[in-house]
Amino acid sequence: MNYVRLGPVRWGWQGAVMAAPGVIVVDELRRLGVARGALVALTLAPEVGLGLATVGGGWSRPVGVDDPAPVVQAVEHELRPRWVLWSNETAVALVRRGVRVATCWDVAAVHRLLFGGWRADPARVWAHLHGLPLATMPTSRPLDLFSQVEHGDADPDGPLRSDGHISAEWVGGGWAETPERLVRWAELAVGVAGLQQERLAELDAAGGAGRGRASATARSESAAELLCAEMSVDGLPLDRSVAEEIIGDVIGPRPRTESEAVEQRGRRDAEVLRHAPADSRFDLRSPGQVKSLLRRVGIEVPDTRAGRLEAMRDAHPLVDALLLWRKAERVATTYGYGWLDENLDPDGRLRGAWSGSDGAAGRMTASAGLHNMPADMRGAVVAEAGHVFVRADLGQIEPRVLAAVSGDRGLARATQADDMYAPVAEDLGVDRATAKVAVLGAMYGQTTGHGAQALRRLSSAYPVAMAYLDGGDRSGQAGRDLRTYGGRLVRMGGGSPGADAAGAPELADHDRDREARGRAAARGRYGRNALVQGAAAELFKVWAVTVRARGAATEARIVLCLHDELLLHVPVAHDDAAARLLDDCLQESAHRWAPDASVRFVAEINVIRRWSDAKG
DNA sequence: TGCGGCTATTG
DNA sequence: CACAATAGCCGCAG
Repeated sequence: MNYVRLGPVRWGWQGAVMAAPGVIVVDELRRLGVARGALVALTLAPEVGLGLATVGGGWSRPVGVDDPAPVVQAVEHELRPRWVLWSNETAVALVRRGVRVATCWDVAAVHRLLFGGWRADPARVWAHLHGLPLATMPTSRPLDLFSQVEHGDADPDGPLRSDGHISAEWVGGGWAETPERLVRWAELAVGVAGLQQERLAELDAAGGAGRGRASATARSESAAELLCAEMSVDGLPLDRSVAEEIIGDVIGPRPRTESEAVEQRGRRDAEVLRHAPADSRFDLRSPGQVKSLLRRVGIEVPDTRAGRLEAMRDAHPLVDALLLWRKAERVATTYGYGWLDENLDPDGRLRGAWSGSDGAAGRMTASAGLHNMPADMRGAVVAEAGHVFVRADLGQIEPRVLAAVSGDRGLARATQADDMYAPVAEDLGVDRATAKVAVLGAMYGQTTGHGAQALRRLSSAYPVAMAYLDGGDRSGQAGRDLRTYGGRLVRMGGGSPGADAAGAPELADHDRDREARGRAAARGRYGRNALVQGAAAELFKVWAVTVRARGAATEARIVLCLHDELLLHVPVAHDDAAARLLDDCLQESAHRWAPDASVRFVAEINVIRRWSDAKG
């Protein structure tokens, strides 16, 4: 492949083309044949400049710019290419500068799809695509004396070592040192994107269940990274005074000094300890000591989890006090004033880092409590003036996804119902609650308890779906890697839960065997569930990025993604349009994702002022 | 100081 | 108390 370099493009360069650098770059790219959807790699470094590269022939001349944002914006507006980015860090940098692009090719996100795991730095991506040993891959650690002398550089100033790896100096930040290097780094990115596309095409062509969609998944996963960048920058509207009221109700007013904080803590502790023997000194934050404390009042428990203590509420007043204490302690330590100070910005937006996929099945993740905010706190998530939230959540996404990816006709038929557990219950000849537990148990890998016999009925009613799950289970147990419907590699070989961990030497043989079986079973459950959870995440992201694209025109902004739920922040005037948009996009996405159309997906949609107003 | 265990929150 | 995640604190090893 022949890569075009465009640039170097510098900040503050006082040349003749200063007047309209964006126009110059657009003309240049157009001359090179770049049109809508063509790959154009972009690298950015503050204070240094930006590098651009595309696929084709010929060379461009240097262009000078003060600020990269207008250049990218101009190219985006005129040509709308598919921007090749090493990772979503570049997307975040762009969004921070006010530039939102429509599409991209996120090299790191595609790497995670192709090769599994989470780490996707350029050195690793390069090594995988070129079949280079990971053992000799440069680390991101600071250079030591040895790594420099061991491998000579093919080109002393270039990005590649003589052994084919990217040089440690370049991955360690050297790529951003000069405008020339930024361009070279962009060339490398566009080349990597080309290699990734070849791998994806091979997967697409391989056929068979779950192997035909990898290229499409790469594009939706890339767009999801853009969405993540935007959510990270935009934040979630959160009303500070409402939040402080909610916190205050649980732990009292904000302590003004450290000693006040200690005093508050002491009061909370005393409220529990007054039920204990007078001389006792127990640390309630230590599970071991809590167990001892409970023993002192005559309660023996294997662990002190809330569910366990719930059953002991009547045994001693201390239990109730302890459960209350736990609630308050959670607020004080995790979702209290400190959480607000840390994550809620002066503009009333709660900001955390969003990631397009975790390292396992590929669900989105978020920090700052955006994905696990206590239900009580949702009352503080209030739409800003002139805005409302339009919220949608997918109903029963996992069993519906299972029907789609397995191709089970009977289960697909059940998805025609708004509540698919009703027809499933009929098919199995059990009540709805039993049917639901059985289906969830099958997807999570439960083999014991009440669900066990309903499980056998499931196998005869939906043999294709159950065989699909069993296949995932067997692969997991055997340590064989899996691919989801959308083509994501789920690593089962190493690093997954319980993959190795030799049994403790002091255990007897039969205990070790039992542990080994337990670990294998856990891997089986993991593999079984990853197929469903991963495919559900893929569909969800297709939906989310479709809403993102279609909603841009009406200023409908996605402010939260929650596995099966989307929260849009929209101007009041557009609430109906946004509600329609969410459903239209779901139908469109489902059709593109699973063209067979025998599986129905449903969403519950409502327009609300605050998140807690959602029913459900 | 780093890491596994325990606990809680969410889907 | 199945599957996944983030997050805080304790206890222990180094």
